[in-house]
Amino acid sequence: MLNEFDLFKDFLHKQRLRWTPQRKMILDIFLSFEGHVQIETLHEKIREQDPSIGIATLYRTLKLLVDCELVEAHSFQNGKKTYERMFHVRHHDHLICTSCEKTIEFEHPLIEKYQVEICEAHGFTMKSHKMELFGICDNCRIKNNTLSFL
Amino acid sequence: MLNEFDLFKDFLHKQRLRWTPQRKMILDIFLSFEGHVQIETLHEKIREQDPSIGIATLYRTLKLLVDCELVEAHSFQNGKKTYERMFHVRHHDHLICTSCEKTIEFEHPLIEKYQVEICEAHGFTMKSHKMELFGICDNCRIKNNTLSFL
DNA sequence: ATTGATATTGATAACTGTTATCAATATAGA
DNA sequence: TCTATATTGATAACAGTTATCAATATCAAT
Ligand SMILES: [Mn+2]
Ligand SMILES: [Mn+2]
Ligand SMILES: [Zn+2]
Ligand SMILES: [Zn+2]
Repeated sequence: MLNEFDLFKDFLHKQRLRWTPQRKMILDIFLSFEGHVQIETLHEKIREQDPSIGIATLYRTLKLLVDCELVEAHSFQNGKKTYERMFHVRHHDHLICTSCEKTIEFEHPLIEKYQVEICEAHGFTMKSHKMELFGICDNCRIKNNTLSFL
Repeated sequence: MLNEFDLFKDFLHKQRLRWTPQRKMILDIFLSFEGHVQIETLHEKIREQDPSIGIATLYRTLKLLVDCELVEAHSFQNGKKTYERMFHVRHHDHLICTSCEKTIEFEHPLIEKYQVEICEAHGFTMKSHKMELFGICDNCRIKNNTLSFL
């Protein structure tokens, strides 16, 4: 079975782009993280392993990974992008605590269905969507209530 | 009945902030637009009327208008924020053509309901949400198909 | 109306995340 | 091995926004 490295190599080859040690290392390190990763986090880890890799290469490689759909980029509230592995990961949306930034992933097939219906009703062909729910999580609510007695 | 100027004055007063000619003019000009307005558009119009108003004041005032919930800020795909009047405007979400940027507003009560349910199911108190659907509109699809014969 | 504490202003520097530029170097197909 | 060309790292540039600061305006208390 194909893995992410093979798929990336394949993608590069089809686009007449090249497989380089930098691209290998960046993918390697990216995959060593779980969930949503920031560029900065990746950059730190990469520097540990090889300080000579430039930040531009990191951005460029992530863009390629997004292009070939192995990775999805999110831009949540704070302006910083995060990157998420998408290979063998089912589509989901995000529920985010605005206080502690805790993120929960969820799926709701019916909402997905309605989204397509809405697009079609307006003559659009749906390409993608972004749905983020913002709220206060259990922990933060309790913490706040507790503190409010002080 | 209160209008946006009164509400803004009120808000400022409560926060011990001050009602200034600049703030009045910016609100005035903002309200003269329909739909989603970009800072740049506002800035141009303002310069026509009074070139001495600085861009920083424009940003500052819009932030205040967002704080007092007369205005909502969106950051769609392109990185530029747009601002939308929210007073006496019902909540809605957006369907955006990724080709021509045409934007359609819609409401879907059932989706709204599910969003709250999802939050509650995870112990969150929902504060807000962002839902944007991206697609290709009628016009752009037809244009593309036509061109593909060339 | 005057006063004075303090909020606001405009000009502009700084900042942040990202992208463009470019000369040196590496890749990979022939 | 050769060579066209893709890639690299350093760094400048960029865009949108925010911070800084000295001059000025506001407004509640007098
Ligand atoms: Mn996720
Ligand atoms: Mn709208
Ligand atoms: Zn939380
Ligand atoms: Zn379109």
